[in-house]
Amino acid sequence: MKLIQIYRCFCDETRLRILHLLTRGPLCVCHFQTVLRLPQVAVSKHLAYLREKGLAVARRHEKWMIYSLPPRPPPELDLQLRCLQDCVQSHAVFREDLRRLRRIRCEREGVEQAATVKTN
Amino acid sequence: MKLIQIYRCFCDETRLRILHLLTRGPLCVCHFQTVLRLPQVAVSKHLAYLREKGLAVARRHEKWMIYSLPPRPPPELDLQLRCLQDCVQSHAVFREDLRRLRRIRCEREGVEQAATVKTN
DNA sequence: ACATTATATGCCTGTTAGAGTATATGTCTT
DNA sequence: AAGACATATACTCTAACAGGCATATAATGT
Repeated sequence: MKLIQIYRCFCDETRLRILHLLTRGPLCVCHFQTVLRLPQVAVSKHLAYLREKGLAVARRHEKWMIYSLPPRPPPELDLQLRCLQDCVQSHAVFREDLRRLRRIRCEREGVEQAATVKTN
Repeated sequence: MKLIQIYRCFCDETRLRILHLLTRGPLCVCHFQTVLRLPQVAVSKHLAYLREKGLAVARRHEKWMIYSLPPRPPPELDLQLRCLQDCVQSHAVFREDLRRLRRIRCEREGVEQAATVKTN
């Protein structure tokens, strides 16, 4: 992986937010939409960009496309993502993203519990 | 300083090489030219870009413009530059730049010694 | 004053990329 | 098969930017 490619991916705020979220785990497109509060097409295109450059991988799960960081990312990407984590601490946008991410996770757990209850 | 601005500066190879050299100390434009093996206008324009974004500062010394990293850079930049150092280890271009940089430093010392001898 | 050296800037060109709108594709439900 | 939902892609428009060439500016030496 070329270092420059990584930096090119990092130099857009939306992509930075996406990558930041991905470091917390896989996520589907519609969840990106609600966390980032951006139109579907914007999210989708940036995810495609990251996919093309190898900074994200996608798999389908029923109706949803689940995006995640590549399994065993090259060391450069790993270093950069760690560095991003450090730099991001002081920026409100990213903290708010995490807040909304947590809300989604809670909802989902709720749903899953409900589902479990139903199937029981 | 905006994180995105930093990444935008980092997403061009020439600028990356310039920044990498700057972490080793101040340098004048003509030395960048010989180390990077790039035409004057390319070097000058990328330096201007870095200056505008606050990733480099310039001062004049006689005929020469000496560029350096900003004094007391913000923590984000500092982190990024360290990360760059780490990432760059494996890339030949950057190592060769350092090789040529060392050659220049030697020549310069030679000149300075000669100058000292003369003035004695 | 003039030439030389070091650097910066303006203009032109091709490329890339981001935003928006519309539309296509794929999957699931009924 | 039809409709709803989730996601991707094509198209257009605009702005940023990188490379090349010519030229401007600034300091220095004669």
